[in-house]
Amino acid sequence: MLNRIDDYIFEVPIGHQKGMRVPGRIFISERLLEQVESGTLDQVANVATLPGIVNYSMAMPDAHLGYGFPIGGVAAFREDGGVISPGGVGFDINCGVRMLRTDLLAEDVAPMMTNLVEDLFHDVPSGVGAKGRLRVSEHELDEAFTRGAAWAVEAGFGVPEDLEHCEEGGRMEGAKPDQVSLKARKRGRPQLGTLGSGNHFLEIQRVDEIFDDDLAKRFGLFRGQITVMIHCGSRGAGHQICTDHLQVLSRAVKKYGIELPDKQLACAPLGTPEAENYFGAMAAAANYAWANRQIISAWTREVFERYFPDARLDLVYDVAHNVAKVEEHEVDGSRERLYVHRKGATRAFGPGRPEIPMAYREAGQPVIIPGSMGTPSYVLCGSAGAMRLTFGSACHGAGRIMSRTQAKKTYAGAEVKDVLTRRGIKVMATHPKMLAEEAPEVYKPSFEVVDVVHHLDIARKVAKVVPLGVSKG
DNA sequence: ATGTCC
Repeated sequence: MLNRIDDYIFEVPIGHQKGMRVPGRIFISERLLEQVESGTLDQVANVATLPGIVNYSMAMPDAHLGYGFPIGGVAAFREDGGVISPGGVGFDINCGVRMLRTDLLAEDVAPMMTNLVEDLFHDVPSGVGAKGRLRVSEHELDEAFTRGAAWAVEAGFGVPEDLEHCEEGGRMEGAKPDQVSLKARKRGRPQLGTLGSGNHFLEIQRVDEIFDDDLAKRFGLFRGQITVMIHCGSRGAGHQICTDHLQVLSRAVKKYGIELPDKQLACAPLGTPEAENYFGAMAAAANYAWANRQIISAWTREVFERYFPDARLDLVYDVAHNVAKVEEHEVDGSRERLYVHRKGATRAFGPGRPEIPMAYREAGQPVIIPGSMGTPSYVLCGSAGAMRLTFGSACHGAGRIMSRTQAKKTYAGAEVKDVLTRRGIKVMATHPKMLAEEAPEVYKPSFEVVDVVHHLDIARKVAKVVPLGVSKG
């Protein structure tokens, strides 16, 4: 059913599904491909039927079943004749990850690890319905929706340099807070500055391995260094925004006479009010998520400064894993403005792109790929292959291989915690069952997906970091 | 991911 194009590129032919406008392309190893469910391949084919799709419906090596679009899906649509779809972004709009580098050595931090994790767990609220330490006003909430991390910095969370080291400067243009429902506002207001649940985490790590000395130096990373990773998204606000606009776009499908193989692909033609309103609301959720990670970073710095008053915690970079953006790409030899949907995929721009901060522009964009609890995370660097093959995109991590329900039956939270403790990893969570659901064994290891994008020169391996202390919902 | 079904 699949055509092999290359060692790591497989094609879903146009015949796979009625109405496909372009083929599908999966960037994956043969070994990983064996583990991809047939439903995921069908979803890649379904996305290929959407109007205005450019080149291919793409999937990254960590692809798995999602709502409409696969998680690990990348799809770009031309401005003229294309569509925008909430399914191509996901419910957790701008779920993303940022990495802070310290000037501390693992051996110096080790004695304080318990204190640090306990304080982080206490000072950064987490859990499903977590409400924050913050009491933002309606006006401040609007500021977060409109100006994201830029507002957070002005409000005293972090420094202006942080913004340079965020995708989009931590603030997406075009946000429309008036397209955020009262319900989404009500959910979002008390949750600003909270971590959330599931695979979201706040982690203290040690740089364990450097793959590329020059790139590591540019990113300010060295072996034995302490880093901090923050993985979270737009909480209930983004979820509600997605839910609200899916309803609107389901009606738009009929109104504009779009034929879909799956209702979950609800979308609207670019330029219509429905499409513009979703885009504006999505941008508001993305900004909320950037503000959220910015606030959490400030509290993380406060905790470290308690024990290491002179420590520096500089932002390496902050990437979005779930977002749709307008970007220029080369299509058939000419530059075109495209709406690039990334769902469980990271932007991975190669050297020279103006979107990359000056400090990294010659090298390429830092690509941050979190591991699951207790497993390594990776830093890569966007490369030329991404611009040629994937509209400047790479994988985002490793997908689950066991359902939450099955995980709870198979593992006991307390035991998972014991095993991690014996491996020298201090873990705190709001509930033991969360630890069972997030046991390291329920996820595919990240290194396999990372190796695929490295081999394709989509993103080059720079560093591997291992967890030392984890705070989870 | 998510007030894990209004």
